Amino acid sequence: MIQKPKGCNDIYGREAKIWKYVESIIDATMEKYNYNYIRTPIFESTELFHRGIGESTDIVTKETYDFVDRGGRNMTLRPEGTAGVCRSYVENKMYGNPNQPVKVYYNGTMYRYERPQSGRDRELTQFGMEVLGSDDPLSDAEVISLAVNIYKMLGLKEIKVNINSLGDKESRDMYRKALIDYFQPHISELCEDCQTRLEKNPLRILDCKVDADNELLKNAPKTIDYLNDESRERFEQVKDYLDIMQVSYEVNPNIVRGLDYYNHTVFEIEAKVEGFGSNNVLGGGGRYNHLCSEIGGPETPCIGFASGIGRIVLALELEQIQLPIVEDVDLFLMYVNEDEKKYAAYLAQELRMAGFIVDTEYTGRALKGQFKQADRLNAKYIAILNSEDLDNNEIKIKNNKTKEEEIISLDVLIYYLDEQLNTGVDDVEDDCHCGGECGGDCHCHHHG
RNA sequence: GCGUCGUUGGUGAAGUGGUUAACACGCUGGUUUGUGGCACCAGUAUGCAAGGGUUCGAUUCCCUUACGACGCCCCA
Repeated sequence: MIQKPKGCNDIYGREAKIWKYVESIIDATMEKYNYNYIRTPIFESTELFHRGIGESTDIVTKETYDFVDRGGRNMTLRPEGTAGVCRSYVENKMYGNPNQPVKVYYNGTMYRYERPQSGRDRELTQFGMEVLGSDDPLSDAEVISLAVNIYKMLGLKEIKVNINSLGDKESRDMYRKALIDYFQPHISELCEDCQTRLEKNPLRILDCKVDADNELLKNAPKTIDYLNDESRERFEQVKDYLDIMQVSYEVNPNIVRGLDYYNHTVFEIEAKVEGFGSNNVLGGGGRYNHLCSEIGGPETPCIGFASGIGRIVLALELEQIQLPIVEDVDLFLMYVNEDEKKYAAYLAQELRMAGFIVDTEYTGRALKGQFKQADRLNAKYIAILNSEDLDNNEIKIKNNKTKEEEIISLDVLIYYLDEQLNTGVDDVEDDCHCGGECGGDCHCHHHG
């Protein structure tokens, strides 16, 4: 049997409906903040990801899907969204547009060549946003608030924002040096991996799982103590704006993010979800003021955020959050003989055009089986087509909830269904969390 | 790239070096010549991830590969 590639997933059924719902909330919320949708290629020149991501990490060469195309060009399936967006910003000279900053969001598949484990697949879908061309602390706060609002709109509770500042290049270099100086004399007390990290990427020692309880880590220098005045002031402003926007957060000096290109604000957003285990980060981001220049564009201050949709869907399911997802059909058409079937085909067409969700029988089941099928499809109403009724211009309709049956004139069928289905609306459980604020995009019943 | 554990029907799964691979759910049909969801009856894997090996004989033991779960590395 042909199997799907390692670390990839088929998404279908109810899960697929949840995905579409999550994406609809993302679109709607992005629109409120006036972020424009951007689509960039799923693969790019390998050097884009090599350049964009710091020299000291060996991420790119080892953990991306690389291939040589037929023209001999080195290509890489994108492992993240930011680099492609920056490339597009530079290549399309968006920096020349007076309408700065450029605020965009994306939603697409990313590819990482790593061993799958809990919450980490080789093909993943991420959405994210980037603000290019503004160094204003307000944009930092806005990105964070936007991310938080998307999670809240979806109904996730206990969203926690951890923020930190790495400062500007000067601050960051000073801190890096201080960290090395601090750990160097105690190198033997660190785990084997951290000994390597000390040279390669000392900031990540703070994230080490093995040494997490090591006193050495707890007393390690904090980034915020090494911020120069300007960076410190900037960080204060970001926090001020978050306060004004009523976004709660916690300053966490251990948030460092892995990549070299980050500076100033870095943040991660986690959700306390039963069953998520230790890995409860939904998304993260930060400011990257030098990436655009690294890929050949002008020096452009930027900030962004990215989040995996798969993890959000998992969180929604684990939290058993009720979503306004349509999983039932309005009417199921039953028939036995060929004439009735033909009429069912005709009627289905008419009713669908009239706006009803209609389904019928396609596998030749006996009537008994058709009733079962109607139940499986959560049919609200069943129409049992009978040649005699049809000859009299009538049709038998069964309310599948009350089991009541009545024969009505075909002439009033649409009116009848409209009436019946709408009176039931108030009984429909509706746990949409938009509070009526979504403007109808979430298809909940707040909007009549 | 490294490690641990897995992989039996549509689904959940039990099980054994040897004639017909439990049980349950589901599904299909019948009892009910066009009204089900209850009940009863019947049917429903030439097959135990794939390939190779050991053996008189393997789904069961060994090896390899693929995929899955969870860790490590890395984390965008």
